[in-house]
Amino acid sequence: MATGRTHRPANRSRGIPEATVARLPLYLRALTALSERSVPTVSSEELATAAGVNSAKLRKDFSYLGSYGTRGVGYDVEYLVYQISRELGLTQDWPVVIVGIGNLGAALANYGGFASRGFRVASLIDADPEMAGKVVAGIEVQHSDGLEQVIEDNDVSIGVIATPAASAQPVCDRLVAAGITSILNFAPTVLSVPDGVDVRKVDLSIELQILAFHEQRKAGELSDEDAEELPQGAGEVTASPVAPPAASVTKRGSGSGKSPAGASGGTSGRNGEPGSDGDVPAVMPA
Amino acid sequence: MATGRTHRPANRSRGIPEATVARLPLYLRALTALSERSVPTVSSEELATAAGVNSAKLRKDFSYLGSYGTRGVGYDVEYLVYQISRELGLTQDWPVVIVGIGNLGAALANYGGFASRGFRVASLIDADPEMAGKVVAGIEVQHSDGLEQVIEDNDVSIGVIATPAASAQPVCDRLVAAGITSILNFAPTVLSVPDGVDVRKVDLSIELQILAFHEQRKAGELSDEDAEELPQGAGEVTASPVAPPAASVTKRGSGSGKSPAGASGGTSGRNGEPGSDGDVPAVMPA
DNA sequence: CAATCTTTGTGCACGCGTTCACAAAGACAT
DNA sequence: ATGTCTTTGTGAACGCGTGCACAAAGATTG
Repeated sequence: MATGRTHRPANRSRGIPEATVARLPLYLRALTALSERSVPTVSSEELATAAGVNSAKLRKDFSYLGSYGTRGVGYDVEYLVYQISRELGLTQDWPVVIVGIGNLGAALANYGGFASRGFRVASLIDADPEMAGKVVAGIEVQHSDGLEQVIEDNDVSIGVIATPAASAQPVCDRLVAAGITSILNFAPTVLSVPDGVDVRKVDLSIELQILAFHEQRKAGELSDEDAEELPQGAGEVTASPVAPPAASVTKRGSGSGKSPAGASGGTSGRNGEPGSDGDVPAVMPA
Repeated sequence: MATGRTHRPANRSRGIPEATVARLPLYLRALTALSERSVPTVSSEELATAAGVNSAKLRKDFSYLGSYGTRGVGYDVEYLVYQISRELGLTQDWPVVIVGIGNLGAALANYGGFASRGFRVASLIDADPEMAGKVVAGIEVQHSDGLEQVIEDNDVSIGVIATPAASAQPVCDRLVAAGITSILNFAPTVLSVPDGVDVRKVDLSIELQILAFHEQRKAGELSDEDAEELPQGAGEVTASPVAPPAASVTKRGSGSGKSPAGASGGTSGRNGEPGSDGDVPAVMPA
């Protein structure tokens, strides 16, 4: 799943909990599928299964929207599709700009799930003059210079950042200055934005790292409960069973277990640019 | 089944909360950046700012890993980088396979953040025979036929699904059968997997929809608190202020407000395949 | 019209995650 | 060695989200 949601100190907009909002698109997708199969009604149980959630949770979620079900029968699919769409604001047209047309930007531009949900790609923007004029997903890529103009002309309020990490904040600043109030950030950086601007972050690398954590745990459990485990450090929560933090120790990593792949004390030295950290999509392949 | 702590389908591995795990990559990134700038130590306050979180939260998170800080000074950057890397399992090599080399798959293959975190792309798989042999990100794309072999040969335990929605579940099944135990799913589908297999989902469209929700709310708040709003339904939580669910009504959506952009009762009719719903990356552009 | 059956909507309790606030720990100065 | 100052580590309180379990509501049948 994706991370994100920056500002919004007190969510609870006007009743609908944030967690519920995050699930509405899930329900909507399941409902749309049912709609296409011309299924007239669904029970909370069926729909919950289709959406991969608990039926009680689903009912409670819907209860925040209002009572749109019929007891003894279930929910009217078409009606519910409309209600959720409206609640999410998908019954109106949302022009979006995508900045950074690398591999990822191109993937996003081609993503069918956008158009079918009311999102319209108003413009593709790239800083590389070489990219300008090229057609991606049927849309001509524009140079960054025209960013502000495009946003104004199309009344764009949602921006997608798919640039390298280094460019993300500057791009973000320009977007905000131009009037963008919602940003979907794919660059591996923490964006700082003024109040009133929503930022959601999707980080490809983070998800993998979380998987790796669980994977490692699974591997450790299956083999031996806690055999000769190198100092794992996860045993007790109170004291530190590993090694006392003897301050200024530097090259600690290389002495332990396997070969540090490149994440421990050595990510530097690979990338030329300092601070580039986890890089990014980069440019187009061809 | 009730054998102490063996199975642990839920989170709570052995102390580290799931929420904390999800933030560790964030800290790691910030720390890596500091490391590259040769900063020796950081306070929880500084690091928290860099990672975009609360300092108290950060300290508590670290406390689950052990006491790696020095009071009055802060945390040793290099040491902490190593500890977090080890905790996440990034000190070892994680071969991954990416299935579905469309725009998104290509973007993932090129994503620098993987390699620099110990993830190694063992193979790129695509079902399209046309793709086989093409080189993406320096790796030759293989046809799906070789999927099982690749997984076995490289001892792959993590798979990334970037296929169209329709193919996701079949691919998932094959991955699981071949021994994959962690899956990162980019296809807009709910995958069903046996116990013991972790699935994380990244949904590009859902994030945008969540943004749209907040964007809509902002727009509604700024203009008029609750002026002539079409039946919004979000006002009261108890009763349904919209329209009573008069059971078997079908084409309810089209009669109400503005022109449904395409999400309500009209997503069908566009895609040829039934049930395709929010489509997917599709194939390579060039 | 009454009885039965299905499914919703929700009150309630529980657990996780977040945040506050402070004592303990150590660095540093004198 | 003692005192001061900084920053960690964590106990405790609070709030949100989840899931249970059940009463209410309506369909349906006889």
